Amino acid sequence: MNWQPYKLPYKLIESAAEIGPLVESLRGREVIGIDTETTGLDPYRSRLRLLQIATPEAVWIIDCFRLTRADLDPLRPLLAGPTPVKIGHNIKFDAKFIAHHLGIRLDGVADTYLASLLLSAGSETDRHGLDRVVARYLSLNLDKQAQRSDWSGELDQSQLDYAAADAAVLLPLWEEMRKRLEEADLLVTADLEFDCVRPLAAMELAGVHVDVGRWRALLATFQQRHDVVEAELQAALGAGVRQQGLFGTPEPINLDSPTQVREALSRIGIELEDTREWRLQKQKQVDDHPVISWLLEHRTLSHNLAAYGENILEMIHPVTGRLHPDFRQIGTPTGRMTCNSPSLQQIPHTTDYRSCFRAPEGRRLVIADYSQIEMRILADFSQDEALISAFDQGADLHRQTAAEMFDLPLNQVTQRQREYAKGLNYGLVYGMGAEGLASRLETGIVEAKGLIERYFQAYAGVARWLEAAGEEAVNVGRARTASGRLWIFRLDPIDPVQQAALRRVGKNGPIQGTASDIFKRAMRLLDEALDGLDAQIVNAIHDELVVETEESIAAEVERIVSRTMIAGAREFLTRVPVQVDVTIGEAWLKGR
DNA sequence: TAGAATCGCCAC
DNA sequence: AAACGTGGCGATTCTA
Repeated sequence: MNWQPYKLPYKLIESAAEIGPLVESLRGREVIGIDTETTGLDPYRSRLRLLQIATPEAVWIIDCFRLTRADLDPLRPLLAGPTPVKIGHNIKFDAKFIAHHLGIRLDGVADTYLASLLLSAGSETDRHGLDRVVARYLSLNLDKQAQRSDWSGELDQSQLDYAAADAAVLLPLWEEMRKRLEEADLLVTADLEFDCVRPLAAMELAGVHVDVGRWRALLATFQQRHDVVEAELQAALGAGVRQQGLFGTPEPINLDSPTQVREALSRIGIELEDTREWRLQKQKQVDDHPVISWLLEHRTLSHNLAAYGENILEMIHPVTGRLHPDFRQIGTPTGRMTCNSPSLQQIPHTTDYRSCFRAPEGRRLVIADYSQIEMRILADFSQDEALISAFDQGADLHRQTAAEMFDLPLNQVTQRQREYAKGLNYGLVYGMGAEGLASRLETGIVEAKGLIERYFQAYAGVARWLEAAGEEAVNVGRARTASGRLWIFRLDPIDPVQQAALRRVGKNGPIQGTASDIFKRAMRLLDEALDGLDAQIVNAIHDELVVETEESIAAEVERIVSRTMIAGAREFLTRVPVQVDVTIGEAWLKGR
């Protein structure tokens, strides 16, 4: 069946006088559909052409080329306020154009794209474009062909029909999806997500500032060192190669090719299964051949130059002079966000790189992260008295853990015992086994098993919770976070390998997912608290927020960030104290 | 020859 | 199948 909502009357608004009747028609409504058509994808370089507003009776199409910003003022409270609820599909996109071109921070939204992601509960195969979602939930066929048409000129009938249809379908779609969310107990999570659209749109629009000169200088030193190391390696690895060419110069090997590197190593008597870092590290312990060290250094340098090099500078926006990454709000089944173009979530955590991300003149960065949030979630979930008490004592979790494990007073814990405890604290939330722990701590498998046993004796509640979570993943095939976010595991519980994986994600999923619930709640609370201040979230990395602010209010912003992040966590964690570490600085560096 | 698959490594 | 979860991304190599 073909959906023909353009049979609904649509009204083209081309003058300020027509805004009044529109506002009148929207008065008292609970939900409206919102869509925009733009001349491109970049809010800074493309224009907002149409703003469509759908009610059950009609679609209003505002031609933004014919109206001024001021003409739209009567719509401001409707778009920026909590009601009516604005339904959109990937409405962050529209929100960015509305913010930049109309100066209105769209809020009070519900998003059928995010809703679709939540209902799919981690499916990697489901697609979430409006046409696919309409097909899935309304069994209707929606024509998206006009989407990429030229929206900058005189509009034809088919374009207006398309614009109207896209907006009109949102109301019946939301009506259906809302029911599904309710049935699946996902309404709380959905609201949590919808509340994050405003902070995310603002964050992407703001972008981050990079010190280009500093970045280039860093790359130059890397390049120089890279060339030195490259020459050393060619000399060392070329030794066994048959001399080629007229002057007997050896053919250089491509050091970026794992195959060629492995063959070259073999020629000088080093046989390896592959050339991954961990294997090279292992080989280094057996035979500290200088080639291995060179190779390890070369890897880091060439990776840095390729992944965090000139390519990142090319992404600096010509209009703003800043980096504007794309965040996918629900990027993983656990609810974590992902980030690309560039991914600001994987900039190396070294001073040289991070110091290139600086606040502009007269401004400061406030950098805040949760301290061991996943361990705290585990403590709260498991209600383990010893782990909760470890957090209640404050201080050093790993030392506390070691003291519990080895039944020692805190001041008698050795460095090695602390390392063991740390390995366990980090590893067990991922469902690590004895083998993994053994190689991580460079001990034997028997010792590792003993350590795990001691750990679970000290934290018996944790052991029970993890066991039950793994068991439930196998038996039920799904898990939920504190907000109710659902992850349906698509793994076969019969297959031993997949069952082991199932147990691991069953343990880790709810913990990682609750951390993202908390983080998103904090983003929303912070966004609200910063309203009216010259301060803006500019980066978000799983448990860390970076806020750029005017220098003179940095201390105030620091307090606000700390307070709201703790408040976000408080909504989901009751028994465990939450700690947030905050720094004010000129660059993206932690600690004062 | 373009796109998929693989290797390898960065983040939390 | 590297041990241990979630991703992005670049270079090489494979394949339809």
